[in-house]
Amino acid sequence: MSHMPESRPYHHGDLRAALLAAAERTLREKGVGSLSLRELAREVGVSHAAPGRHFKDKQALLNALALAGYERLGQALDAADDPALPLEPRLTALARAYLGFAIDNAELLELMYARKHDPDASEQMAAAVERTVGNLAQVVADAQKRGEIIAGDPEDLNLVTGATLHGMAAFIAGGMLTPEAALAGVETLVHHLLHGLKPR
Amino acid sequence: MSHMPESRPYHHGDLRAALLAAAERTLREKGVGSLSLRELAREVGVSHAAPGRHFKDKQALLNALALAGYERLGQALDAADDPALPLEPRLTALARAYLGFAIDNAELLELMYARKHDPDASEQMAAAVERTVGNLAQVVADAQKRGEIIAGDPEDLNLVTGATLHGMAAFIAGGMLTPEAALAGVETLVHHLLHGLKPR
DNA sequence: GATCGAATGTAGGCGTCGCCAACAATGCTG
DNA sequence: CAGCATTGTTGGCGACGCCTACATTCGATC
Repeated sequence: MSHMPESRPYHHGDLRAALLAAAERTLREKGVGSLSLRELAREVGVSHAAPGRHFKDKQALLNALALAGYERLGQALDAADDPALPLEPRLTALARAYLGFAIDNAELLELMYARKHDPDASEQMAAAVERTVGNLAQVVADAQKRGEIIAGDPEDLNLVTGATLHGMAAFIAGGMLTPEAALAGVETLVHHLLHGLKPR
Repeated sequence: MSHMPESRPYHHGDLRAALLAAAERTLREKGVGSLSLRELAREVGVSHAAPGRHFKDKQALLNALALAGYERLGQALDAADDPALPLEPRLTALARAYLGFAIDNAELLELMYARKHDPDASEQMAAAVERTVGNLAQVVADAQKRGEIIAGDPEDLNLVTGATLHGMAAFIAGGMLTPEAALAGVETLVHHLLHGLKPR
């Protein structure tokens, strides 16, 4: 679906979006290693230099891809977060959403976490990351306010939860954990994170 | 040092090792993106096709690099593990060693976790991963035996601790956590992991 | 110790890539 | 409708991975 053969007379209309869409498809199907500007141009039906008008560089396209990824991830997290829930189910739901995203967008997530500190692009990027991380921080902050979580530097608490979630996502993206196993284990994972591993 | 223009007697002697060494240096200094077989050949002083005799393909060289990385990481973990210690300091030491490796070998670690399941090379690789992960599993198993940790599927416990550690390593490798901050936070991190985030 | 095959290195070439510059078609704004 | 910025095209440059054919060296066998 979605291969409408409309006549694109010279000017494509929205080449930039088309390139990003094609890139994301290729990324998902063939991996980041098989992403080439020339091939994308061929898929979209423009000349091999056309992408250069919209992305100064291959890295610029990857950055745009990552940015879009943060957008989608942020929406998924927002949608999954119910501030009314008590801590444990709330965090579980959020974790499930994050891991779900990791499952459906393994390659993209890898790209999102690849550090390429382009001095300018990193502004938008940093903002996007901040917005994503902020979601988790909010949960922690709320929980602290309600006394559902120990006092202490929120930074530290964010770090533990963030690292654990991201580590799981990386395991999924790296293929050393099947999606089923990951989703099935979310509840236990969050439980262990909140209650600790030592006997009480 | 080490750039002696000796007359190469046609056969290099140990080209494979020289290539791996040069590759690791380049990896550390310029990143994986700047790794090219032709450039490596130039650095070592052989023709552009010589590497092909030792690595069927670029990916094969990357695999060898990753394998060597697991070797070094395994040694670092072994050296840092003191089975006589109680759980918390033992795990802290192990975590410190792992994060130290991540700090000193960020790019390499990324390579090690990149999934490229070459059907054959993955055997050695899987074994190396297993040996690395096994170190952590041993700590958990010992702790369970001693009653320092809750009962339950060891797999689950390994997953939480492994994910947390790996998440931290990824944060470091990704540059969103400074080495100092990471090392300084290890103790708190392990503490939170073991004692949980909920008030007792 | 000479011989011959296997291992290792060389030379050259093919197709692809990212990037750049020069040119052409289109859209926009006065 | 004139002029200019935007967007797409063509062609080319250098580098890359990989392949094949060929050269040199090593080592096992007689």
